[in-house]
Amino acid sequence: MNWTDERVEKLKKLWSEGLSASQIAAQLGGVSRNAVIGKVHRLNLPGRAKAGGTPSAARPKRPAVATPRPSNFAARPVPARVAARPAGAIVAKEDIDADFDAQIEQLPVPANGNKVVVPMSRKLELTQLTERTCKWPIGDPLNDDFHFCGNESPDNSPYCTYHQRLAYQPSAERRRMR
DNA sequence: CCCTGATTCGC
DNA sequence: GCGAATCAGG
Repeated sequence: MNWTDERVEKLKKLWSEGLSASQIAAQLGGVSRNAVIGKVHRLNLPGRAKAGGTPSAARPKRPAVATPRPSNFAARPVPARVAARPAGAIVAKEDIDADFDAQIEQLPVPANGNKVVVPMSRKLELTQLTERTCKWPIGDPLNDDFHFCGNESPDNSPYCTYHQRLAYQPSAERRRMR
């Protein structure tokens, strides 16, 4: 890949926004994080305050610790086709609701009611996802508390073992539910 | 082991 | 100039 003016500009922008080299490399495409870092140095762009890990300056504030609205539905992922629906658009209920309700019913409801059984999500940003992190979305993408499950997923699976079951429902199992 | 940026050095 | 390999750190 070539460092066109356009790409360099994007690099500068993203770097100044605090994105990591690997993230920038991913967005530019066709380059490694090393390439990005090397370019940054050659451009004499200001490096990160302190090397290693996450620059503390890049994480301005910690959201409130208390979870505002704990519920089983808080963790319900929104399928892309639903999320992409224009506000107010009419959606064919037969198309999506059936599957959804099935999923929701399948969620184990804990005796104490309030906590989702999916133990913990490592509140990962889109930025932190790797080949081995669960990419199950949690929350409303339009909300700033949106994040990903991030738990370890087997081998090359995009989801952890728990979310795998929601993502890939065996056809036999689906038939059983109809 | 996952990640981060920094540096080196052959190309 | 480029970036893989390496280093150093969380």
